[in-house]
Amino acid sequence: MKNMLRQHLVDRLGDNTDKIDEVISHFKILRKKRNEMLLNQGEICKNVYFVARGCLQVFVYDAESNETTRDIVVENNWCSELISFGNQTPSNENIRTVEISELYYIDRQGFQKMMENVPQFRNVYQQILEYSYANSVYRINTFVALSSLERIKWLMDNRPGLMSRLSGKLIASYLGISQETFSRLKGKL
Amino acid sequence: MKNMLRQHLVDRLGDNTDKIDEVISHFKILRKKRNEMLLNQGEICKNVYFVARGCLQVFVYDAESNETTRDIVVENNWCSELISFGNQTPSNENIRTVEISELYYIDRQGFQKMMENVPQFRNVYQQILEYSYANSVYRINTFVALSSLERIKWLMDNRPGLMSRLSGKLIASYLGISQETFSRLKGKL
DNA sequence: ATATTGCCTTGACATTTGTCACGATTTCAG
DNA sequence: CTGAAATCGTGACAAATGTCAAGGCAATAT
Repeated sequence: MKNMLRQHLVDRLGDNTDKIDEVISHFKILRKKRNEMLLNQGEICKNVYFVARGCLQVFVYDAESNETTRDIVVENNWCSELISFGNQTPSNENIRTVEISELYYIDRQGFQKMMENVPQFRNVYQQILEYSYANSVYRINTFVALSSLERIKWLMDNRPGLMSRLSGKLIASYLGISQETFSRLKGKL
Repeated sequence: MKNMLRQHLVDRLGDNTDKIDEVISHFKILRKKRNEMLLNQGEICKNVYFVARGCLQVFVYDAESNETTRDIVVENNWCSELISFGNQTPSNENIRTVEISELYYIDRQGFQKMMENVPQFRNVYQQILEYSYANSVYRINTFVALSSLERIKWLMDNRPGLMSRLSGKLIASYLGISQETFSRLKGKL
């Protein structure tokens, strides 16, 4: 399955076998079951993860310790708490698996070495950042502008497959509504 | 007032007069009154703006053409629609002044030249991106996790001065609530 | 200076959403 | 395979928020 990562990098760094091998050599594999924590808030985020298989949830707790989900990351995507990772400050967010997952991760030391030694890797980081940012902007505009029902439609259009793949509870926490409201509104489509 | 920009760059690029002068030479000044558009959705975003004085609003229209504000940018900060600017794709967002403003802007050609010629300028871009991203993440978590009243408190804590400086209408559209609810909840503090 | 425009607040009411409760079904672990 | 736990849909009611309307005040332009 490390081919997933290789292909992902080839698509972005170009087909330069030496460089690709050097980059890949810094990644280690991690296999996880469902509901295993990768990061707890307050900890410093040590790794950047590439999801080869499975699904991760990035979330925070509100005052009543309900979970609210900022991001859902599926295979062939990157996941980290970049702010904590970049500044080595405590994370405000939690990350955990919601499915059996196969991950490849790079730690900060390896990451920095790559940033210095492989100019194209800087571009990969910049792309991760730009992609994450674009995602966030979409999500904010979705939240501020749309009603609950419209958000559900938005999810179906923009992240097809997610609704049938994940629990209603998780989807609802991603949309910022209660499970019950989600269940009811779904029926109206 | 170009000193604002110079100081901002010195703080980030280091005190290298030659480089700073080269970078600054690519910026032009722009003075705007209140309520002037800098970018309309559908257009390609041509510039990155540095706000030396005044205040900008980044917003979208919902289905009923109400404005919903994704970001409010005050002096000593950068503003652009980075996704449109970076990919030269049509913008989903609008930008306009909400106060008399003094801006310095760099166009895409100048920006790219700086990215190639001045390595530290890449770092500035990366910092803008990281900062914008961190901002967005905060905002999403605020939105998903907090009630309207809590969002108002969040705004007072995290962006002090904004509430007294701007109209309730604008603040409400930034918080994703109606003017009336904003007015009522404010009273309960 | 004055007219105009926009802004803020408040009331009344409609709508949306949340909360609690319950039973039916599905999923999961031992 | 089987019991325990989680999930899902639904009803009843409470709470939060939006919408419409109106009046007073402040800012702005001519």
